Amino acid sequence: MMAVDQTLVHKWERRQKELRAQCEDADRLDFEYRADNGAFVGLERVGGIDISYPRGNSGNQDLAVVALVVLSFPRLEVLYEQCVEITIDVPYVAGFLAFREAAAYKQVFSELFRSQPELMPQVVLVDGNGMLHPRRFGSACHVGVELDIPTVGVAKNFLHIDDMAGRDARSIKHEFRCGVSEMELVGRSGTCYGMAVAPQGQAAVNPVFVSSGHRVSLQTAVGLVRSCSLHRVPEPIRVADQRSRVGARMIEQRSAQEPTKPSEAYESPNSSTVDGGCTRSYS
DNA sequence: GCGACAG
DNA sequence: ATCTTGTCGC
Repeated sequence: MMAVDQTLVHKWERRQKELRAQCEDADRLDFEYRADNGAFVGLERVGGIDISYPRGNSGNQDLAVVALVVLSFPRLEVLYEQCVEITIDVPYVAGFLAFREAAAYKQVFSELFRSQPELMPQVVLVDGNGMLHPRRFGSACHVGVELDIPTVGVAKNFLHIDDMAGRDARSIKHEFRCGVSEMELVGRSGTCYGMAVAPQGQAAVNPVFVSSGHRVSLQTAVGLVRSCSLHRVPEPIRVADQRSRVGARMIEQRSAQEPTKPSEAYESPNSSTVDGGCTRSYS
């Protein structure tokens, strides 16, 4: 366990507070969600983003692969996909995931905007939490505010929030095992942070944790996740996860061949340095 | 003080 | 996030 730089964390806390002031929790979209029949009117493209890491990373200069995919709606067919290799020099600290991953997300979105702006998604599902966060500002909110795009947070694991009325990952899983398929995550203060959802609505046991990111209400967020789910994890994120994992494995294989540490001997072909990292993209 | 803690 | 085999079920 590496020690956490508290000075850095304090800086991050201030930054989260600043950005949170710009976060919108009501729908501000170019499509409409009809809660009564669960239909989405005018929605054609949903995005998904995720990052994978190859095993055996050094620790402070982590190689990683960020993936951005855009799927058609409601067919959920891949319209666009892009993976970019990056190096991340920011440590992971629970509650501050965005500081580690947001820069990479910004990068793939700028590439999409540059090359195929017409494929820009109307809403993006982010692998991580939105307002279901200790300070109500998870990575989905962070990314949404910085890029000013509608985002939804979808986490596979429960992030502990002390205001959550005695609930923990274990008790929640237990309830779903007993037939519950949807469960509001309400804090002691009465605040609803998000919702645990079993997309199939059947005997599914493992819920995903949905929360609004930026410009998307929780109700719309949950409707979207349900409409995009063929499996436990909604397709946009599932595909992004799959693609970025392929990239991470490629890095593993490459480093298994190359002699030990060519160091500054030569540069990897096709690489470029962008804003704090060496990158390589492929599609 | 110790444990818990998205990816 | 990543390290990991078999195994139960549709």
